[in-house]
Amino acid sequence: MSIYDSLNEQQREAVYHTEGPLLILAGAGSGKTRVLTHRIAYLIEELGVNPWNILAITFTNKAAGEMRERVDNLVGFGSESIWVSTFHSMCVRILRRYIDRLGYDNNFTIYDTDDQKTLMKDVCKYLQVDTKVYKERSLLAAISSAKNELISVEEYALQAEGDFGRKKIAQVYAEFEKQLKANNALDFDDLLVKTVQLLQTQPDVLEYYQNRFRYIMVDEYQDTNTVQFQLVSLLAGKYKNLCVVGDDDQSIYKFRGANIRNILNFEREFEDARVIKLEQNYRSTSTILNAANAVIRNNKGRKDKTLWTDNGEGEHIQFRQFDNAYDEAEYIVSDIKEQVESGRRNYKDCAVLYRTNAQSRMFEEKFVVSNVPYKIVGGVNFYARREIKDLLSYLKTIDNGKDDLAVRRIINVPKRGIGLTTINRVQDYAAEREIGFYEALLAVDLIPSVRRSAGKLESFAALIEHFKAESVHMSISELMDLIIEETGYVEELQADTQEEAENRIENIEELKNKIVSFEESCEEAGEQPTLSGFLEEVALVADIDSLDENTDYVVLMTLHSAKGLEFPHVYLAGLEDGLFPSYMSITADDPDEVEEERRLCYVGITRAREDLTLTCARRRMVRGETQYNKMSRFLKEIPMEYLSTGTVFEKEPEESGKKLAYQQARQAFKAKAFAVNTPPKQFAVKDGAGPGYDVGDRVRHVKFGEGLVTQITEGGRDYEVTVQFDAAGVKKMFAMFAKLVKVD
DNA sequence: CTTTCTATGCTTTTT
DNA sequence: GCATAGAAAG
Repeated sequence: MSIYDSLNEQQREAVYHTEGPLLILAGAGSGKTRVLTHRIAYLIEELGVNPWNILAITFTNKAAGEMRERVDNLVGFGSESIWVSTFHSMCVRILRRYIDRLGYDNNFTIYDTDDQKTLMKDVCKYLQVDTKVYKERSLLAAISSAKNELISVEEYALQAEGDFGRKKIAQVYAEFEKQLKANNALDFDDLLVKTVQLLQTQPDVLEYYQNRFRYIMVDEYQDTNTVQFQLVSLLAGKYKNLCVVGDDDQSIYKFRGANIRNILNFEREFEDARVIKLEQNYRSTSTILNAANAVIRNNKGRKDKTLWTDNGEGEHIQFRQFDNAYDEAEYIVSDIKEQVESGRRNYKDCAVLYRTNAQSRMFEEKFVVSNVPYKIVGGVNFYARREIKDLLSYLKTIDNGKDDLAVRRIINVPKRGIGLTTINRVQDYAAEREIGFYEALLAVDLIPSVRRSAGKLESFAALIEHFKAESVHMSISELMDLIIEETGYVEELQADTQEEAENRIENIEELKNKIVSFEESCEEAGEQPTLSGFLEEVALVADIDSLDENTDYVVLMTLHSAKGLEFPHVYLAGLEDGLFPSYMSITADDPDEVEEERRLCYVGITRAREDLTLTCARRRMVRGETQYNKMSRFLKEIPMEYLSTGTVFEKEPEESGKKLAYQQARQAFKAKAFAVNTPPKQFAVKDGAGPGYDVGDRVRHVKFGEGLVTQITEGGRDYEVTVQFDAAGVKKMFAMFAKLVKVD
């Protein structure tokens, strides 16, 4: 029996079709990751392809790590030389090697959204753009979408001819690019754009990567934008062994430039493309799946397909309407608590999903008072916090003195008595001579206008030079300690009595931990940990990457973050018109906006394996004022037969009124009070068909040695086994190919 | 040059 | 309702 026997017919077809372009239309929960990992295994084991020649692109670092691990479990060895990464980190890797060909230094800095905004402010000031009329945000948005569509500064200017507003944007775009380059910095979009530019202009580089990546796979293809498409086309241009996996129904990143045409027109772009549909869902109960299908059916522009499953009907979908968001959160938290206390679920089996990050706050409060462990994904990025950015700016300055933004950020942090006027004078001097800010600082005695603060500036420059000299023979963590020590950064915080300062110090400790673990993981991989390497990793992590399946906590996140994940019990909160679908999408002229929200709803529903709870509130505080919302139109698209409601479900939406709200509150309250508890459901693994060992048994694995089986879950046609290995730690693997042997 | 007060805008979603 | 940015005062 081979490992491929566990796949269904379509999955197997996708695995065996290795030559030429292939589009896999994979519905939610149809086992696309399994297909991809098996396909890689097949290439290596059966076709003898060198792992080095395989490139797999995923959406997040977490997905990349999981894919590598799963391939590792299948193949056993060689998987470390497969390139599994996100678009962005792949581009950084290529650019670190070759970007000097485009006139940048190879140790360029990556600018995050905050840095972009700061730079944009400078640009607007310099060009005397009225930021009341042209907001930084919208300028950046315009530039970002131009970059995503591969429109250069010159092209943009040409297209803007005759339009005053667009000409202004073109001007800003040009200056913004100029300053980025002067700072030797790239923003997120540039990472992709510059890589495409590099491949287009350097035939030898293109050929090198084309030969290297003979087999390319792209996950979440529905969310690729024009640059990403171009990049993939270039790389696959020679061998055309391109396999893309996607689901047009799960395309939820249009706002980021995702081009749904990339999937709808794949067959046109790549001649002789094979198209395979995966329509069997292995994840959810038929009730959940039917509800999801009923919702998504309302969208017009989609490839026709209907997911089916031979999983059982399962439980009804729970629906509850509450008077306000407070009650909603309380219900969800107490429901989770009840489930866990009854032994039916672990905390980590439950996820709370919502449309906007702002909704997390209420849940957080409730989780804290109820003493339920939780983790919020998203919101303010750890690396975007002030203290972290400050310290990283020191590292950036030491690493790449050309990054003016970083230098200016820290020149007076902690306070050194260097004020804005001084900084501006240095800036003007530097701009005049077209040199960097830091460069100007090194020769401060040549700047006549700042003679009075020259001493302070000089000692700052000397401090940085000192760090630079020390950094040569120091590890990153030692350097960080030195910076904290000599600048007195933490000392200053300690003097602050406010509670906030304590948090800041904790965050700094956390940063130090992250540096140490970066150094450790580099050494494990046999690489020298570099400062640039650390800064780059930090710039490209998403919060979702820190999600850990082994810790028992409830996960809270936005629907966007939840893509690609699954949970036994999903709570979908805030199902109200105006919140989800968002107010913006309802009022937009383009009906496709609501369709995108509907896809988001589809993604949310299909995250659930066994239980789904939908909730909404009549009244909600938004931006300091109370809003009265109708329940979401998406709710009404779910047939009643799948729902179990605690309240009277109103078919006809009525005008909001205080009296009605009050009545509904009463109903909601009654529903809560008299809600019947459904008996715990057994999710049984069929008797006699087990993998030959049980939880608690000791087993042996070819590569990982002996270990203890801690969990067995039924997934699709196979069993997913979790083993605590004596030497290799905890691993999850499929029984079919892990070939575990019971040890007596 | 630093601190404190006031006004403004924001909430869609993220690598 | 909060965070941030800019103005005013010290």
